Amino acid sequence: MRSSNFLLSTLKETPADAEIVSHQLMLRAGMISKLAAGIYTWMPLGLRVLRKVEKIVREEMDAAGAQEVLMPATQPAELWEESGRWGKFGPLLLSFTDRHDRSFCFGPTHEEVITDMVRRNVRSYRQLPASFYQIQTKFRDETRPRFGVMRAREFLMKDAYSFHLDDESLAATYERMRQAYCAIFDRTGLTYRMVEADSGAIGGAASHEFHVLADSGEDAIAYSDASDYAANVEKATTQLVTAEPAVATEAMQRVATPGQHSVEEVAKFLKLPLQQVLKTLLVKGTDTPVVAILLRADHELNEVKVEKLEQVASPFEFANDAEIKAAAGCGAGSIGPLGLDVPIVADHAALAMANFACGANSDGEHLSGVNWSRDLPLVNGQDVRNVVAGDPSPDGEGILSIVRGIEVGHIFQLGDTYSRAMNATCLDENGKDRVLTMGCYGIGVSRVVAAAIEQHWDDRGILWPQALAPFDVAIVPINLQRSEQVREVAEKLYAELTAAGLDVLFDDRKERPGVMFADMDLIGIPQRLVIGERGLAEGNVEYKLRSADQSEDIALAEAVAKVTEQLSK
RNA sequence: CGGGGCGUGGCGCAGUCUGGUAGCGCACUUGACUGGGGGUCAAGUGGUCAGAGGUUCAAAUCCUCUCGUCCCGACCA
Repeated sequence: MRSSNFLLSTLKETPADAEIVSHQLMLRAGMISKLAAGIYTWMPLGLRVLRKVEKIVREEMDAAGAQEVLMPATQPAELWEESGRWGKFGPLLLSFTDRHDRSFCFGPTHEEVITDMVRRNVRSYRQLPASFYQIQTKFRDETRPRFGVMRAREFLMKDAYSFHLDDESLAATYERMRQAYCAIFDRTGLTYRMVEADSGAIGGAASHEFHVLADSGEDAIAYSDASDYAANVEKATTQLVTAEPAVATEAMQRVATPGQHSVEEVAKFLKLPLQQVLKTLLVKGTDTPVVAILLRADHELNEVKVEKLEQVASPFEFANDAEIKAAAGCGAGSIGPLGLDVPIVADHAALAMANFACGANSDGEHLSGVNWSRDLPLVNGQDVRNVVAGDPSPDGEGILSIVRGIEVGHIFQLGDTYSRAMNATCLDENGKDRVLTMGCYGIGVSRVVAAAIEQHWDDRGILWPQALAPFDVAIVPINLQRSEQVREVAEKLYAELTAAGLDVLFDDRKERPGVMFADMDLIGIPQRLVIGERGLAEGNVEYKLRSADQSEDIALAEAVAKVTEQLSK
């Protein structure tokens, strides 16, 4: 590709509304162009990268035995009413009506459509198991799209669905997909981690997420330094404390804590470490207005875990000030478990505390020297907190660390949630109708592009991993317009590299060298050949890796070999 | 959906408080010089100041409403 015939729409300055580095660089490099909030055009440069991701995904999906399909982006409401999700998906669904006043939505996902396709076309167990995938544009009307294509409303996704007669078959395909996902992310060249995930509202048995590790990631991942254990913090557990609490050595007393509300303030005021303070949170309950959750003050409530408790209302919601006042008779800063007449849930770690401080259910007062059994009845321990760095790994091997990750893939064993609701059945060996069981497997293709940049950039621009780069190599001629020799050599190299099957960007614009260098660095092409009269006099061209600090002079005759060799690494 | 910010040429911004000829840098066009890390000089192109309504002799500026957009939170296979 000649740059004179390729839209290089680079910017020197960072657009003001781009917050994270991938968004900034995608705009500056001219990869994407915003049309509306969360809706972007992929310009020629960006599309090249998107296609590289697609290619890897497609090849590995095919290798895993999945069949490619292309489903409609427009889906009839009836299908969603059948699965019960028309109302449930709510405002996330972009819906509209046609001229006959029939309701449709722009598909945010395709369980309904694929299940419908399968129930119409798959009739015998002999056709199972079967997996189908597509790479297609989805639309989710997020209330707050942000970070460019990282969390866009319209985005490109690979979604795959598998159908089975029984759970064993599902588990086998799930495992095969898991391996395919590892192969895909290995090939992208990104640093990633597979983690156990919460399967969310969608339910189902097993679920794993694939995260590209980056500080800007929206998810927190806990992993063991000594074993394979890794889980989304939403789900991560630690070894539960089962030891008896330490011996009560202090007498309980009521202390005045005027104006001290947060646990940090109370701990500081009472000159106690945070670990000696008990935090009492009131949340909405199922059968009672509120439920009290007890945590060690340095721990954080895990809403996903709490919501699964019977006593706790789903969806999870904190009690409001009026409800707190009604239940505890004080403000949120002074709640404590003693004398509190609501169901109490205590985190394991909270039960291990001794001689601790907590609220006295009276504004401006706390209790200190409190102990379980002696001062308040022991309750059953629950796991309701987020793990923190330093917690022991739940498998007993090593301790947990926490890193940030960008969720780029998610695989589920769905079970029969959709197939049952939509009556997707198949005849088994005995000629009996059986409800199918399903798996689903997603990859945020456009998000992978942004995630790659989050992980690979420097102050000059993007540093594409080889497998995702829009071009393999850039040819930068110095004085192309004036030097016949430079032109000849550059053209020849361009022809040879192209003939070798490489994606070559030949910068034949009438630009100064500095401009070309800056642009090539910004758009992140991994290899660069500079052709100038100065080097040619010695029979050399200049070779530089985008990731390297220094360039090197190499013989012109070796240039093609040098570039292709690097590519095969 | 709650709270906050911002809408002035393609991008980044000043001007708004205190109403009076719409500006700066970058980009873009042309020419000259230049020619290995976003060069210099000169001459240019491009804006109904988000939109509507109002106040006023006069509105980018003051008032009202609407829209867009970004951030925080909530939400989110």
